[in-house]
Amino acid sequence: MNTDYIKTFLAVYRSGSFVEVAKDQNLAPSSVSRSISALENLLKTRLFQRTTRNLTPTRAGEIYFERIAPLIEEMDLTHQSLIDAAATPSGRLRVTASVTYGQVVIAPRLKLFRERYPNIDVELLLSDGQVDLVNGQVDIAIRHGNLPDSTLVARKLADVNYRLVSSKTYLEQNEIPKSPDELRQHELVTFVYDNFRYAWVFEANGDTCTLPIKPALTISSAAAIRQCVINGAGISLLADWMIEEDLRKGRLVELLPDWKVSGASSDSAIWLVYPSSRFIPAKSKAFANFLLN
Amino acid sequence: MNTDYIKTFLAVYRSGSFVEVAKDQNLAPSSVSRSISALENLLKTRLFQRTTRNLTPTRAGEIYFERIAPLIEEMDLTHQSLIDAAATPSGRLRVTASVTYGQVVIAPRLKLFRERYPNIDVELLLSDGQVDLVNGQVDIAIRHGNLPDSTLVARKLADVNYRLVSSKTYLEQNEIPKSPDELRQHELVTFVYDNFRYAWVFEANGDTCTLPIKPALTISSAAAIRQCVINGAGISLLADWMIEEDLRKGRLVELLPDWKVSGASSDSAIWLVYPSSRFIPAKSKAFANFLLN
DNA sequence: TTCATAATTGCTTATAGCACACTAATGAAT
DNA sequence: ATTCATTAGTGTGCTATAAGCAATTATGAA
Repeated sequence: MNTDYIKTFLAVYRSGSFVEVAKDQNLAPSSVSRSISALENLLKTRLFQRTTRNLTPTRAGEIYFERIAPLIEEMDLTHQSLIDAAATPSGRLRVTASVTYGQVVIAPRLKLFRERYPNIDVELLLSDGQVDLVNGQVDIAIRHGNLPDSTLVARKLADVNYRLVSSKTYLEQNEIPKSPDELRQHELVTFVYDNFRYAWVFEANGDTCTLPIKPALTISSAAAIRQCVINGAGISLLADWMIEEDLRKGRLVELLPDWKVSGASSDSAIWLVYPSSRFIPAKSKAFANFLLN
Repeated sequence: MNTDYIKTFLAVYRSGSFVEVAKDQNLAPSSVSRSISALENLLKTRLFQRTTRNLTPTRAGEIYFERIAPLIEEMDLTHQSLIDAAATPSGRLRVTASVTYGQVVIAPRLKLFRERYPNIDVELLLSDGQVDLVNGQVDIAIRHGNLPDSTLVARKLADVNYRLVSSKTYLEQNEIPKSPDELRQHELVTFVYDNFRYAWVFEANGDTCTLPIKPALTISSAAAIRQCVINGAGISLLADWMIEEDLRKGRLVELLPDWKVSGASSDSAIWLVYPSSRFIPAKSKAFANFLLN
């Protein structure tokens, strides 16, 4: 069943002429004629009694019009409302991110986002485990490291640069390292992941130098590492987004700022991941663009 | 918009599997996939979040289902009820016939028709003028003579034979004619129409004889002619269907029964005419078949 | 009766829909 | 972890459907 047939029926019923409907809808009159005929064949009932000069609905045609017109209208409304909903950003947006990134980067920006898009209710799910994008009813996930899943669509939110940091108090009690090599004599705090726990990579003026490390503390949470370092536990490698404020407020101090430093695999970044490629809801786009600016 | 797409969407929503729906509806799974995709493109909204193992409706899909399912159901009901109405004889049947034929032939049979088809309400419009079949909302017309209208569809209800009749009292006062020729000396009563007023045609054993007549009375109504003849006004030519009962009850007597007699143009009949060719409602068919038996 | 216009029908072309074969993905079982 | 079975998605070719154009028929009005 094609509702276009029904729509031409409704138009013919209202205008009382095949030709007029054909003009209105940019169709050949023959198409209108055939549409009506097709409907009549389907219903096994004549809907209009017609000569070339006269077009009157049959009783069946009247009944059909009465019953079908509101249904078609309601259907169009339903469709249009879905299309509109896809076009204007609104509804509930579920965002997932790691606990730390959520607290440090996302949460502080949510107030401004709400001011800009008051129709989008944000639900922020902070979890360091993998959240299932497909079934978890999540609209956007923020992921660290390299692209996690090939079927999903990702946009790079930011490159991550690591900085060698320590607290003032630690530096007051220890010698300030002047080169990577000198770090060997220091209390090093590191992440448990393989990329970080065995070696750090330093780069400056085209020179690359890999420093095998023997960590004093190995911790699974970046936030905990940060806390330890602030408390003077030693020197660590932390992502720039996490310690920006700490540096500004002097809670942490950057060491060897002339060296670019990273874990063993250096190409880490923050990714913004959508669960499906084709239909990205307007609310998701709005949030993504907001974070990218 | 094709409602088949929506119907496959509904089926997928309910069953939760493309393949199952494909089997149910004898489609290739790829067709189901494409149907859903087409709908999604139309709505610019993803309706299902799917992997090869997992199919869950999105929020939009749920909303769409809630709103569209009752509409589709209602639409199907509407269509089916029209189809059913066309299949089972019921409703109001408007029949038109000449005043005399209606009174004499149709009306006496209506009681039996009602008993057989209690769901058909009959409206019998008796008129000697032409009733417009197309706009007059008439379902069946009964017409005399030759086919009146080429676009309409007609079935022959009965051949009409004419009989030469008179009343007993008239025959007691006059000589009984033994041959057509002897009619010249009688009081002849005739219809105004040209076919009848100038000559009557007699036929027997292959012989044809045209008798020019000089009518004593010329009347425009067959019923009035009949009444006059019953009252002894003379001899006339009347259609068999009109005088059958009169002959049985002796109110009229047939003359020259061995001769087949008619007006100038002999091929008259009673026709049953439908206003349109293609869709003959069940009620009309029922009435037509009833009259033909 | 003629005329102009409306519906219809035949014919041709363009589009859409379908099945088939194949690929990719993924959850479960081993 | 790896294999396996099953399921969604894609490319391709064929067929059915729908659209326009042109010609035909019909009919109400002048």
